[in-house]
Order: sequence, then structure tokens, then C-alpha cells
Amino acid sequence: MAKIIVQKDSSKKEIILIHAAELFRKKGFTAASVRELAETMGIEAPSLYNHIGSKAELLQEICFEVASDYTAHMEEVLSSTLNPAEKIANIIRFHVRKLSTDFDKVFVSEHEWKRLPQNYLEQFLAQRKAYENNMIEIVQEGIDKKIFSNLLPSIAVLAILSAVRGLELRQRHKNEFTIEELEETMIQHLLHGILK
Amino acid sequence: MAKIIVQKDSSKKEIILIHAAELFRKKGFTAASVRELAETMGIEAPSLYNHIGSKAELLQEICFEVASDYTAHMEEVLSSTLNPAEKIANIIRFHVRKLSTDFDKVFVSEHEWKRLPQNYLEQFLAQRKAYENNMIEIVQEGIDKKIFSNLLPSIAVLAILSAVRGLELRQRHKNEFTIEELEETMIQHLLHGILK
DNA sequence: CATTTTCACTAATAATCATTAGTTTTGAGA
DNA sequence: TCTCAAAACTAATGATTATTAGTGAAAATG
Repeated sequence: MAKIIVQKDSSKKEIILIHAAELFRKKGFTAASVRELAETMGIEAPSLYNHIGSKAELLQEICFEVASDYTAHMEEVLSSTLNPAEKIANIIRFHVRKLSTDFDKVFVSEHEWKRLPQNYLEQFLAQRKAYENNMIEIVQEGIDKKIFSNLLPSIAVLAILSAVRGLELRQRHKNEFTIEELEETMIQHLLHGILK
Repeated sequence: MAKIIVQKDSSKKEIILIHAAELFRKKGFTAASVRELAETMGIEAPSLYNHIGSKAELLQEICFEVASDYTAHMEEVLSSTLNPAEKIANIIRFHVRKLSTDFDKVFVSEHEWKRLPQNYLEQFLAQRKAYENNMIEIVQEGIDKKIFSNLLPSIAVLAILSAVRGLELRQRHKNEFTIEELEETMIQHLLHGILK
């Protein structure tokens, strides 16, 4: 009779979430089976239900944990005295770093949120929209202060967010450059462009 | 006994692919059922097998149709006499336009290619990698000619591709701006940056 | 009009799924 | 060592899945 192995620095639930995130990333939420998830921890599927409420619950917890992290960071940025350019750079840096440290969870949150049950999905989207609106305001402030070019703010935000959200950290990239290089190049590119 | 309605300008298979793309986008490939797909065309699931080989075949055809379009456009760009900046702008414009005209198929190709069967998946990834390498060469050429800043080419390409691939055309955006505005703002942003 | 092909149907199959019920084992604290 | 809760197990359920087989109607072709 196998047991879930718990390290001292993380709870049993957290271990399950980590395994779930990895599996959901690899196979997608729908295609990933509870049996397979249990297998990665050396137990039978029904045993998992001693620890979780449902498969859907795992997705919820992953998505909202990531969303909360982004929202919390946004609060920090908004209450700071940074100028708009620094704020945007800060946000880009946070996204890149978060993606590299919590790859599976961020990836799942990005790609599988559509599989959230109805009510949670609405809440998730509302949180996302609020985040976007905060960014749009920062960009608008930059334009008003003549720091930013006169781009359409909503599209500029769309560009930045799709750039950082869509980032794919594949294996071949990991050996090609460091996270710091990725961070700085992304900021450089999105702030200054690629043209000289 | 219902029948698939065929317009004169598209074959029966194409109609199935269009419906499949829309359903796969909305529910994801795994969660989308053949029964549900058949239902969108007013027939029973087994009847669909008079026209298709398998569910997986539909995904293959969608993914490779999109991939071929991008590859064909890349060939055009490579054999043109445009300078690197114009080439990149051209590629960005093509991505945005393609996404807006063939939204469902492009979306499915972007999000569901992981569900391709093994051998097709390898082929798809090879095609993607070749595409990326072509772009990296264009960026390198721009750097060599002192047109582009000295960014890491692979990351610059990663930024551009993740920006255009990750674009989400949600309903609220569609009424907010035109495709032309989206195209030009994306090009402006990725080439010149957001800073003045 | 006769024949053949196309294409829809119903019925069935075998697999897989998430989850529940009920039972047994394990391991920690008294 | 005894007790009890935590957590593992097996077995089962009912739903859903993609797909095949076999049949009949409709449409196209001669």
C-alpha cells in the first residue's frame, strides 16, 4: 500500500496540486484522468478522494492561485510611486519570472481556465478583465505624460499580455539563455521595440 | 433524415472542418465529442463517418492547413527583396490578418496541436521550428545590417511570435477597434516599442 | 425506368471516465 | 500495547466515448 510522500516544506494538498498541474499541462485538463494523476503519486484513483473534493476543484485551485498572485502583484505596482514605464517593466518582469518558477501552474492557468465550471469561470474572467483594465490605465497615464507613444492603449496592453502570456519555455530554450536574459530582452523589446 | 447542406463554394469536407474548428475551439479537442459535432450539422454521429476517417483526422487537417499557410507565406517573404524590418512587419501583419479571417482554425492550431497523434505531432513541431529558425535568420540579418537593436535574436522572435500567436480576439475587442488598427498598432509596438 | 452509388439511419461494442460505498491497513498518540 | 483516525484498498456504478456493422432510403447515372 503506497502512500503520498510529504516533504516537510509542503502540505499533502500542495503536492497533489503540483502533480496535477504538471499532468494538466502535459495532457490538458479533460484528457488528464484522475487515475493517471493518482498513479504519478503511487496510489489508486479512489484514494485520492480522501484528499480532494473533485477533479474540477484541482483546476480551480490552480487557476485562482495563479490569478491571485498576479492580482496581488498588480496591487503592489499600483500603490507604488514608479513611473508608467517602470510599472510596465515591473509587470513584464513579474510575468516572466512567475512563468519560470511556477511553469506548470501558470501554463495550466493560461491554457485550461476555459474548462472551469461556469460560476468559477465568470469569476476568473472578471479578475482577468480587472487586471487588463489596470494595465490600460497605466498605459494611458504614460501616454498622457508623453512618456509613451500614442498607441491605442487597449491594443498595447493586448500586445504586452499576449507576449508574456504566450511565452513558451521549451526545453531547447532553457539551455539557450537565462531567465535574466529573457526578462531583460522582453522588457527591452516591448518598451523600445526591435528597431534601432 | 437530415443532410449536410453544401454551399457551392465549399466542399462537404470543408464544411465539416469549419464546424469542427469552431467546436474544438469552444470545448477543446478532447472534450468535443463527435456526436456533438454531428449535431451542429443536423446528422447523427455515425453518419459523419461516411465523410471522415476519424476525429483525430479532423484535427490533423486543421493544424496542417494553418501551418501550411504560414509556411507558404514565409517562403514568399524569404524570396522577396524586402529589408528585415519590412519582412518582420509583413509577418506580423499576416499573423494578425490570418487570425481574424480564420479565427477558429488558427485558434485550434495554436491551442490543440498537442493533441495530435505522435507522428503528426513531430511533423508539426518540425514545421514550427523551421518557421522560427527562418524568423531568427531575418532578425539576425537586421542586427548585422545595424537596422535592429542588439537583442538576442531567439528571444526577440519568441517575443514577436508569442505576441501574435497569443492574441485573443474576444468579442469586446472586436467592437473596440478594427483589424487595421490592430495590425498597425502591433507592428508599431513590436518594431518601435511603447516608449517615445 | 433500372441500376448503382451516396449517405443517413439504428443498434451495438468495448473502452474509459469520475466518483461512491464499503472495507482494511497503517501509523501516531495514549 | 491498545485505540482511533487517517488514508489506503477493491469493487461497483452509471455515464459517455469513438467507432463499426448492417440496413434502407435517396439521388445520381445509365
